[in-house]
Amino acid sequence: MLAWNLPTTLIKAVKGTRDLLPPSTEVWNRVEAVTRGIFRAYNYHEIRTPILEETQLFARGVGEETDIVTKEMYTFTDRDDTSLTLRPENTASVIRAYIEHRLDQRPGVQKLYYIGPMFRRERPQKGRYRQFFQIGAEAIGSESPVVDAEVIELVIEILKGVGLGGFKLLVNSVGDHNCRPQYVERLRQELQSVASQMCGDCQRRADTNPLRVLDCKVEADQPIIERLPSIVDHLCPACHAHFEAVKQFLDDRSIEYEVRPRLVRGLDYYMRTTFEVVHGALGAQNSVLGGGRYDGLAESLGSPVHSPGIGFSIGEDRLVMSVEGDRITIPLDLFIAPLGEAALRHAAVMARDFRRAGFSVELVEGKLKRVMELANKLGARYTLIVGENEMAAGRYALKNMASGQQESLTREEISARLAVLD
RNA sequence: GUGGGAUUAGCUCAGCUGGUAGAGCACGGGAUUGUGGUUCCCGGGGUCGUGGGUUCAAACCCCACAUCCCACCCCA
Repeated sequence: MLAWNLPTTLIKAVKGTRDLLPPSTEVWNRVEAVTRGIFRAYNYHEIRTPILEETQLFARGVGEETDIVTKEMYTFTDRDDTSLTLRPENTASVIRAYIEHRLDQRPGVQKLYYIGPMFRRERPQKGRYRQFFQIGAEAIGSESPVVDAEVIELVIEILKGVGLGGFKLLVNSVGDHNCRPQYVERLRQELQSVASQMCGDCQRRADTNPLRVLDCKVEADQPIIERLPSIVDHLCPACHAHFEAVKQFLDDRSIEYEVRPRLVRGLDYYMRTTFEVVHGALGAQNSVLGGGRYDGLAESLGSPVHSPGIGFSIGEDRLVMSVEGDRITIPLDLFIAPLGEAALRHAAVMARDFRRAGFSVELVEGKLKRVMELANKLGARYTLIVGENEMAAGRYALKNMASGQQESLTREEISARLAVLD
C-alpha cells in the first residue's frame, strides 16, 4: 500500500472528520430511506442548499453572540475578499433560499426537509464531529400550534421508524419578544442575590447569559436553580395560549413528553416552542435532535414578509450510533461460481440477467473450494455452480448456503428460488 | 479553548525492575484435481504515533508535538 511513496507522511482524514465505510453505510442508507418515506407521508419535500454561504448569513441568523458564531465556524476569505463559511447548521440557509426564491408566494405552508453535512470547529468527542450530518425539516408560513404538534409528531415518527427506542421528548416555551426580555430581566435580578453561592461558570453567566444558568449541570447549584423563576410561569397570554395548545395537540396524539422549563436552546432565533430528544446510549452528547419555532428569523434575514416557521434537526451521526446493531451483514442474493473459461462466459450473461431482475449478484471464477469459501465470507444466500455438466444439461447446481442443500435447477426455477428472498 | 487517558500486526490487546517484539481474531496457502461454514498444519505482515533527549542499550524513562477517546464548555 502506497509503496511507491513510502517516505512521505501518511495523509489521514482531518481532525473531527471520518470515513463512513461499509457495512456502516448500509445503516446510514437505511436510516435515510426510512426518513425520506416518512417525510413524503407528511408532504415534506427536499431542499438542497449550498454548503458554503456568506458568513453574514450565520452571523445574523444564528446570532452574533452564540458559541457557534463566535468560535466554531469554518470561515475563510474568498479571492474577492468576501467572507465565506461552511454551514454550521441549515435553518438559516433554508430561510435564505425561501426568501431569495419567494417561496412565500407558493400555496400553503412550505414544508421542506434536508439531509447533509454541517461543520463546526469544536473539540471532537463521542457523537460530536467537526463534519457531522443532520436530517432536518422546516415548516414555514404558519404560526399555528397545530404545525408545532405536527412537526413534533413527524420527528417522533422518524425516530420510531428507524427503530429507535428508549428516547425522551422534552418540550418548553421560551416566549417571544414580549415576554422573554421581561423574564430574563427578572431572572437576572434573582440571580444577583444568589449567584455568589453558585459555580464560577454560573457567576459569569448571571451577567452574560442568564438563561444558560438554568442549564448548569453542577450538582451543588441544582437546589438554587430549582428556586429560580420558571419561564413557563412568565409567558405573555399569547405565548401561554400557544404553548397550552401545543401540549393539548401532543396529548391528542398520545405523544409522551416532559415539560422542561430549563430547556434553553443555544441559538438566538428560537421563540415560543422549543424541543429536544435525548437518548441514553450517547454519553454526554445525549441530544439526538433539537428544534423549535423561529417566527422572527426571516425578517432578521431581510424577508419582506412575515414568515413564521418551526423546524428541527436530527444529529444523524448520533441517530445512527443509537440505532446501530452489533454486527451488520450486507446480504448477497447469489454468488455464481463458474468452472473454466467457457463457463465463465456463460455465467457472465446469467449474472447480468439476474442483476437486471434486481438481485444482488457476485461472479468470481477460480478453484471451486476457494470461491465457495469466498461465497461464504460474502454472506451469499445461494451459490450457483456453472460447469460443463450444467451448461450441457441446462440445469445448474444451486446451493442454499444456510442449509447446505443443493438442487439441480433450470434458470426459471432459480429465479423462483431467489424471488422468495425478502 | 480547558482537563484526564490512550497510541505496539488489518482489528482487539499482551509485553515484568530498560537488554532491538507476542497472542487471539482477520487475511493468504495447504491437508481435500467440481463444493463453504467446524478441525489441523503452514505463511505473509510491525521504522512499537512523530521528533528530540537520557543510556553501552529504549516499546518501556524524560520533553515536545500529532491523533484518537473521555469529560468540561457548548451543542446535533
